[in-house]
Amino acid sequence: MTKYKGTEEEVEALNTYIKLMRAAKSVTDAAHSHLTKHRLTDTQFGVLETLYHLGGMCQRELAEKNLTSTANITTVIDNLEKRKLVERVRNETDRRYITVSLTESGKELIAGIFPEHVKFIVRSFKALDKQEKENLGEICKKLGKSQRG
Amino acid sequence: MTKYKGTEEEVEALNTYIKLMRAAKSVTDAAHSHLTKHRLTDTQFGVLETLYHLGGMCQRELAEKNLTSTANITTVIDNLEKRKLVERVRNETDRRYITVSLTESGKELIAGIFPEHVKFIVRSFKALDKQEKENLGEICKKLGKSQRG
DNA sequence: TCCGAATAATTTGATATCATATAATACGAT
DNA sequence: ATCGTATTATATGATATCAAATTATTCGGA
Repeated sequence: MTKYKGTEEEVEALNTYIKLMRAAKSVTDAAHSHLTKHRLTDTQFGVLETLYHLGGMCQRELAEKNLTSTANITTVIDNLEKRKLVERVRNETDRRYITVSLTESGKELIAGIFPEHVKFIVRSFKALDKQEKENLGEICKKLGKSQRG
Repeated sequence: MTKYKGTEEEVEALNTYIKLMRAAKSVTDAAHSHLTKHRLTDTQFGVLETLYHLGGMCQRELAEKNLTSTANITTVIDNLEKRKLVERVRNETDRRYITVSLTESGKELIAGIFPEHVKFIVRSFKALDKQEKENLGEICKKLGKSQRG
């Protein structure tokens, strides 16, 4: 019931935190909306995009690039595989690895969706001028890096 | 397999987007880690915090303040109620509403955790100076607002 | 007064996500 | 050569989250 009374630094950090979270969420939601039409979740889209731009790779690598766990990637790939958008090939040299890659229809799907996705992102950032985007990017990069230090 | 070739504006937007997402995620993860100790998820914590600082309110309002749906709030409250951290009281004037509020033990829990949470947030933003935090906040606010226009 | 629109909460079914545990495989040091 | 450790993927159980439909209730206009 009582408003939080903190030091100046605490209040600054909390306020910045809240704004960062809300901005990230509203941009995600906007970008997300058009994926629904193709029955794709954000992570499914992320995986397809990664495979599209970087080619086939193992699940651990997909997990890293998409900021999620290998456990999660397993189910995401399961679902994409059911729809025949990706395929798994066991690596014969080191059988621990599975190379995941796009099928033809997966390639077609992502090739069709990606430009649309870009348009949504561009539109999301329309309110910011070049300088603001640059600032935002710089500060976010610094912030992100500092978490692992 | 081919790197995306876009206009300057597209590349700027995509790069900023990626950095924003990564920063948001790494800050969330850091803040999240200490909640696990108390068996609280981010949204559960958010709900407790909202109730702690603003007092009891209905589920729709909780959903709005925590950027989620009423369907989701239902299950979150279900789980908090099982642990007797919150309680539901049907509004007798308008029986569509339920007022959710903290129990004594819920109050104790959040009172104990919140200062710790603040410390984590402050630490997360340590790498940024006052000016950078201000900039980040401003730009995020502008960005967030622009999504609903 | 009554009927239809609006609102609050819930349910359902699907997927995501995490933590934890486990299985299979590879590899390095002794 | 083998034993222990590291690595990759999977399984499991719990919760989050959404979309869409449903229920209960209120309220305003005909």
